[in-house]
Amino acid sequence: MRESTDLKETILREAEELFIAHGYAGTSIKQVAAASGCTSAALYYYFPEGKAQILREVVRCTFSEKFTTLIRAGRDATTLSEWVRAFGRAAIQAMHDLHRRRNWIELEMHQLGADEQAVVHQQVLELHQAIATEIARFVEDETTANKLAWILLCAFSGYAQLFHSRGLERVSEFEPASFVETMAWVFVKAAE
Amino acid sequence: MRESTDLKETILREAEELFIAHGYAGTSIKQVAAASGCTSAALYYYFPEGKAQILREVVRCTFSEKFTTLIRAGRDATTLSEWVRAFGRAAIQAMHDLHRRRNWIELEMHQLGADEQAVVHQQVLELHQAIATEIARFVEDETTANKLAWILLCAFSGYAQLFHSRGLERVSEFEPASFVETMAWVFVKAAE
DNA sequence: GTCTATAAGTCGATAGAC
DNA sequence: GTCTATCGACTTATAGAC
Repeated sequence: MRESTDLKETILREAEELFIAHGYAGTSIKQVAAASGCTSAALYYYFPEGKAQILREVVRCTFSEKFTTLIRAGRDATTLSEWVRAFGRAAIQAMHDLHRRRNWIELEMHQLGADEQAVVHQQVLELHQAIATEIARFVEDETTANKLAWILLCAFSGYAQLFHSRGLERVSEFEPASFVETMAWVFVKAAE
Repeated sequence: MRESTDLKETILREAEELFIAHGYAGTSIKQVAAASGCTSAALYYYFPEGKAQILREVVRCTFSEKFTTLIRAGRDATTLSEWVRAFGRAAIQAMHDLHRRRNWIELEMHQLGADEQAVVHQQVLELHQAIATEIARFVEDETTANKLAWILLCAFSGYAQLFHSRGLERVSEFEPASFVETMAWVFVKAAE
């Protein structure tokens, strides 16, 4: 494999897949190398600090994505309920992959330095702020918008966690569409 | 350490702590043995099938706890909002430890057999059913109670995930009490 | 830049003494 | 029941050839 082009990116991509599937400790350098089509020695050319450096860079890549654009799904909504429905549909679609890529990081977070933890926190706070800004036009004051934004974020995170990560979707009848509709129904009342 | 009394239980307790802290793959048999005050060889006396058997028994122990009693916190409530508030306060208190003990299992679930996965799913479904039964007296029909119970469960799971697991409580101003109050406020409207 | 080969250490697990 | 001692496989990481 003397192509040299972008082996580094291949390594990061394959490492992420393996970390998602088996966790950080459960993934060996050789597995990453094999999946990337090189040897473990080649890997040390791009990541001189070894496995820990790969972890750090994977975390940075995962969170550098601008998923905040998701928020704009409800831009044409005229009521809070409509906004929740539009956001919910977009979020449910995107969340399976998003949550899959983010979930393992929680468990590995204590292995990360303060810098990487801050990156993760910052992303969540940005997402919350974006939601709060969007729904501010439907409620009476900013404080309420902030609180409702947290409720929305918690509920959608919780749904993704229970139904996607824990695989509950295979044993329960509560569909994504039903979840979104119920959320919209609850928020139609809250906005009155 | 020739006490013999309940080394097996000590091993399970220490193994759970280590699994929570470092994951299954990140914990070695020797670490478990050292934490339990014995050698790895002694460990095989109690768990002839080795590390995998310890994982299985830890999962069973974690989920055998009857946390469903939590649900009864709102037994004296006269409105849905009151019930949510009472449940919320009890849940927030219990959830930090509960979530800590359960979260790592999600990531290790694919390492478990179908039996252990079913145990986890069953526990979540039971909790949902218990909530739905409790709040049925505040809403018009059973279907609505079921849906609202899922919303409640998702929201509280999501809060625990974001604020406890991800350590967001250290960087955000959204207090548990504030979360519970907002939930109660949202549900006061939904029940009208 | 990427390889082969290997050092140095840890892993899960077992045998046999007491 | 619990120990010491050890096995073979696998780990991270490095040295040096090409």
